[in-house]
Amino acid sequence: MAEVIQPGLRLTFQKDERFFGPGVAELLEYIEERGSIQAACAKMGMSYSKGWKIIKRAEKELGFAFLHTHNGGAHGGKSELTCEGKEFLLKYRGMENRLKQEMEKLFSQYFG
Amino acid sequence: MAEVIQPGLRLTFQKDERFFGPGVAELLEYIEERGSIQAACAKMGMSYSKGWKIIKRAEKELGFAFLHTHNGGAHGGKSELTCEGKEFLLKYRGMENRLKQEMEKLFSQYFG
DNA sequence: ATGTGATATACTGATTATAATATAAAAGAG
DNA sequence: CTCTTTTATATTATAATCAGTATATCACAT
Repeated sequence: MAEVIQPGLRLTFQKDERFFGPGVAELLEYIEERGSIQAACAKMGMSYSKGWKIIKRAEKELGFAFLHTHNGGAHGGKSELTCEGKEFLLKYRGMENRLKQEMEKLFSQYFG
Repeated sequence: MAEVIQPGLRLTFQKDERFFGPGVAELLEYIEERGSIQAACAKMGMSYSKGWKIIKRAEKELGFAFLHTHNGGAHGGKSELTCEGKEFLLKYRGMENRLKQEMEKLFSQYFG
């Protein structure tokens, strides 16, 4: 039980709708780690259909694919991040980290 | 129809649970402006019960009151921000603004 | 005294979001 | 070729949110 106030932030991207945030980012990282949408969703306690949908939405809005997917084959299929996907993810995390640092600084400045 | 990607952020505060964010902040500002929880909720298209609950939760977690409320009387009642409430709100908005500036800067730096 | 409109709080119903399920397709391994 | 496991997608069930409703209280104005 956190007994002290803690600041938190959610960085999102939107066009016509919000299509990217910490949830998709985490999911994509797990996909990179495990090579499968299925396994990544399981690890996050998220249903496959939900995971698939939020990735598709992000891809549609961004206009490029996050994943190379293959179905069938030895282990049923696999998914891996595209080059552009990796790059976008890295930039998101980079920006998010810098922003969180700033948040901590500002928090102690305003509320410390 | 926003044809270009736009970053957005939500700054929240939490202890055992999230108790403060842009929603409560906006609501409190409308209360200050209109002198009534009822009117403020209406302006936001939010039910009174919801508005009342999120304010109560924030007050409980923070340990001080946001509002001086009076019921009865000529116009049925009114609510106004406490001194501590105003101060907290100002600090939240101040911090949020600074963070948004930083977000814009980082966004053009990372994605510009 | 009574009417009025807002606070205060609990409860119920509707909406929304999400999980769960179902079905098809795919292709390498045995 | 069939089996396996995942992708792909739609549909259905369930859970979480939230609006709406109900009831009580309050104190000033008429």
